[in-house]
Amino acid sequence: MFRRAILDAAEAVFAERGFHAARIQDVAERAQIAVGTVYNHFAQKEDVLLALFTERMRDMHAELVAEPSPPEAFADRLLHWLTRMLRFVDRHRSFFAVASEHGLTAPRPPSATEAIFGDARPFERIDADFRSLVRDGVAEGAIAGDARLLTRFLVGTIHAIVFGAVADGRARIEDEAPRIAALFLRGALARPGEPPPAKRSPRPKRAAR
Amino acid sequence: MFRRAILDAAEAVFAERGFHAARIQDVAERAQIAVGTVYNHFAQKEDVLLALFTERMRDMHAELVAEPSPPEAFADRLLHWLTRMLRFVDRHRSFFAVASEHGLTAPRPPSATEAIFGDARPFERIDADFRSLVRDGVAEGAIAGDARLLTRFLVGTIHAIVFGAVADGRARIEDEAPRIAALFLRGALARPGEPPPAKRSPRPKRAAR
Amino acid sequence: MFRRAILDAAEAVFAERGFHAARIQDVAERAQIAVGTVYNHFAQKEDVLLALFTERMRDMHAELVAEPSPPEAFADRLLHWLTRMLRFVDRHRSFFAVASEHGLTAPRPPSATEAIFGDARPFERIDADFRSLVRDGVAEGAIAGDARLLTRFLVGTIHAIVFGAVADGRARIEDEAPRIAALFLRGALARPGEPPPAKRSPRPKRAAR
Amino acid sequence: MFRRAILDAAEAVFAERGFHAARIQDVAERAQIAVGTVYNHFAQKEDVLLALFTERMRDMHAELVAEPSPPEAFADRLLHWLTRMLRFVDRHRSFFAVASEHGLTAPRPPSATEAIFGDARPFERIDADFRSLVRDGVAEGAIAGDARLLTRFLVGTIHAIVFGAVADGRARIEDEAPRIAALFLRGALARPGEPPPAKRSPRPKRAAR
DNA sequence: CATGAATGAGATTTCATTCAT
DNA sequence: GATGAATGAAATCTCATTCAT
Repeated sequence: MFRRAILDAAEAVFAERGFHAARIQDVAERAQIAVGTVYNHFAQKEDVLLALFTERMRDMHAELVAEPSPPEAFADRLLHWLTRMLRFVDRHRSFFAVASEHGLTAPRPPSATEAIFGDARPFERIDADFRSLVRDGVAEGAIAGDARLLTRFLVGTIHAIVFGAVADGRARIEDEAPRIAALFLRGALARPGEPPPAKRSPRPKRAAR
Repeated sequence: MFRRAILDAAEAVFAERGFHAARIQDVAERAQIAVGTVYNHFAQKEDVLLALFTERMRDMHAELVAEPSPPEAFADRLLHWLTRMLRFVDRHRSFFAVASEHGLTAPRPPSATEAIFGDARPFERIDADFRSLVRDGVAEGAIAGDARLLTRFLVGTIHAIVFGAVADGRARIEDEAPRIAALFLRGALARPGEPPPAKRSPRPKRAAR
Repeated sequence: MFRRAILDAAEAVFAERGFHAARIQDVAERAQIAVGTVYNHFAQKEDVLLALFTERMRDMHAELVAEPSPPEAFADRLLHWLTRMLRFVDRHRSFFAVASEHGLTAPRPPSATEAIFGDARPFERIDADFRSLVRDGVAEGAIAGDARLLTRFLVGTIHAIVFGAVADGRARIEDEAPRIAALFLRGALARPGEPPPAKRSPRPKRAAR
Repeated sequence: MFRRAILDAAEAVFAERGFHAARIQDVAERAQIAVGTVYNHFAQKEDVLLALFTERMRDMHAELVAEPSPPEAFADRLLHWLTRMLRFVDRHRSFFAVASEHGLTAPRPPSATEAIFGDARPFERIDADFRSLVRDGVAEGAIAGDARLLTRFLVGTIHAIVFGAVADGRARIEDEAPRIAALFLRGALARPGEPPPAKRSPRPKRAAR
């Protein structure tokens, strides 16, 4: 089935060039098929992007709910959840580069979104997953504050650390999960008496600062 | 001088439609000038975006360094700094919508950036400002961890809260400064004994959730 | 294949309007195809001109070498050669109008040529053919002088007579071959004792002047 | 008066880039004036070219008739005439590069000419001068043939030798006059018993061939 | 008259989309 | 379905020309 090949190719090409600058021709070439074939599967360019988002988000959701977090303490569940999520991100780095441009991690102006997605909301379910995780934490008193706000905070933290790690060329993004969890939960404040917080896992080439 | 008008128009149009989808024609119309006039000031479309980034970032930097933070405790300085920054953001909301798409708040793949900016790095200075703030906090022991990581965390937090506020249509973004500072410093963890953290400042129209 | 049709159309349009004044649109219309189709075959307008020159010159060269001149006296070989050449010119009158503007019959300033051809030299081979003919004549003592100069003189003579004939609307350009040969070999000088030189072959419509 | 400066600048720029590729801006810059000033003197770009042709041709004509050829033998008069002409060409090399593109030495398709000149015929008078010279030669029996044809032959010969000399970078074009006269009068034929024809004046750098 | 920024028609070129094979 | 050349609307960019200063 070429549908799969097209979406994989689109993921790579859109990530490299950006959706608008990418040409259907490029996608077809990367998928080693003819342009016409792309149009046998998708009515228009926008639909490729939408399908890409929908499928990847469906997969990610499926993976996250497949093994529901055991009823441990929230901090453990969060870490577990983040690890599984980042493992998925790792396998689809290009995808997240594309998705972050199109509103995965921050709301985009409606006009920009409508032009591409119409009224589809491909990120809605995954967003609900995040919010649900956070809401549970609030409900059981582990974290405190407005769930909506905290969800954004969590997503923002993930966004910043993940893209930072990608830019640094780190190999295993899931290793960032503890750092993300720690920052999300306890912030940056130095806590005397506590063991010194992660100064970033040392990398061979450069000494930790 | 139309240069200013062009950049203002571009800011609005790019924010609405995204850089790639925006046509020079749109920018010209919004600026109430002819297409050719845009090209009297900028050789290519990309240069408009680059100039926009460069100028706004210059202004922002100027505003941040104009009144250096007094030597208070780090938390106070952070709050002060954030407030001034958000005041600027407030006056240039559209700009930040554009800029966040092009790498202001998280690194973008080099291929995507090069295509537009060549080797210009319009966000370098403001990034240094952020890092310098964070580094000071680390140096005086107020916050702990890798400065680079913490800077990303801070920027990510700002990003999340600011765009959330914009999406919610909040009027004064600078009012978010305390929330950002609190999340950045102490994270989301519920701290028994502390007064319950802001459950989001109530807005007249809609009850806080 | 439209490549052929495009080149034929370009030949006509460039001849009529000149290369610079001609629009790709005109070429496409004349070829009865869409503008985009031209760009499926040639990356830029200049490439159409270059391809036109390259192909026609290749054909002309092929035709000239196909039937090598028999080892007669030089004057006979020259006449034979000119006749075949003019026969080709006749079938591609428009082409020669274009080509003479771009350096076929006299060197153009390098700046003008580079802008269009880069470092391609489409006339090089045909020029070599001319020079080789002349050189042979010099070698066997039939004509005397610097081969390079004489080649230019020959080409100049052809140019003058051919375009004169075209402007006069003469039907068969190959009929000019004897006149060209005579002028090239013996010049304009009146030679007492010789039969009076052709006062121009009379045309039905207008009396020779 | 700027009119003169504009025409001089136009001569240079048109020669370098060709008329169509040259921008009025370039002409203005070369003349060290503003674009608007060009339009204070000429209604449109085409008029600059036309004026350039008209004035230079007027000057050339004036120079040729200023000192009428003495009643010597035709060959001497021809040489004298050519020398004066080439001296003028030498002072306006760029001009002749432009003029040859626009029909000075070969008829151009009417549509191409009309687009630029309307119904002006800037080369008419100089053409008449040439024809008159040739006609006299025919009248007194020095040369034989159709005057119109011989005129074209003469012009073609000049064209070929002059542009060849320019391309070779020769310093004094008027030195070519004897060569042109010889070729025009006697052609290329080797004439046993005659002194060997010019094998091209030797140049320091390269040995004569 | 000189100036040069503004204008906008128009040319080149790109690329999503179609469709005959 | 797959193919890929053809299509032509649309975008970028150029530049002759205008006109307020």
